[in-house]
Amino acid sequence: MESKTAVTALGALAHATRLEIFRLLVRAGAAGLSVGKIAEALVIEANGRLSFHLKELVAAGLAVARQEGRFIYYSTDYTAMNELLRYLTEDCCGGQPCGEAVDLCQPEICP
Amino acid sequence: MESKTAVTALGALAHATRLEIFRLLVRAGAAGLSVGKIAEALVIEANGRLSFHLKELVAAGLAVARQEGRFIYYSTDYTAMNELLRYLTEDCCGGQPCGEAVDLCQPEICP
DNA sequence: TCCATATTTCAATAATCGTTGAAATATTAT
DNA sequence: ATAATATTTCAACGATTATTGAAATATGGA
Repeated sequence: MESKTAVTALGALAHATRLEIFRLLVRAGAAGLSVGKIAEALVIEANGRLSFHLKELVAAGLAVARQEGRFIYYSTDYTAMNELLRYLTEDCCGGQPCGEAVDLCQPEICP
Repeated sequence: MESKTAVTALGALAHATRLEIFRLLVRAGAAGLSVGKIAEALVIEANGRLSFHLKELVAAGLAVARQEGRFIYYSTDYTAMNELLRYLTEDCCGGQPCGEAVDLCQPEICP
């Protein structure tokens, strides 16, 4: 992962609303949630601002959007998430055995 | 961890220089590095800006500073780092078994 | 004490980011 | 086609964050 990519992703997460959206999507799993459901869960309005925040998460590579009927479902890009976490912790303590940067979330093995 | 704390930490990391400082400190382990060594490793100047960035990392709780003689050593707060990573991945996939938010770095068990 | 090294503080300016509200687009049902 | 629901786009303004350079502080050695 490039530094610039990580900075963009971290910048996207460094915002109260976007961070909670991200965490909500992480919890939601691979199926994701529609914009309306996201707004409902976070008790905010499904307006232009939410739309903008979701776009930021997608632009940062942390989420993906897919259209289904008249709904748009957003979901976490778990690969990107794990890459970011690995980038942050890479070669921890000079590579000494003190914990490993495992994949924190592997939705492919979810039931 | 509170949302606000996480936003502050992520904001501190969402900057190219600070992110590389953080990663350098993660690699350096609990002993940390002096400001001069950090500047040397990243090929930047040990000036007011570096000082500012280091202060930001400390203010965000991601690093700690300790004075030793005329040097100031900065090191990662691994507990804060792990808390942040856990906050980001909490209850992944609705809590289904798909990877666990283990401590990524445990400097207390480093040689 | 005086000097060199190490690091920080401060103020001004430039750049980026966030919010608001209204209008626009897209999809589905009647 | 019309209406209803779902979501996005845009522009203007205000707020926050970054950079620069110079001066200030602190520590240890000669």
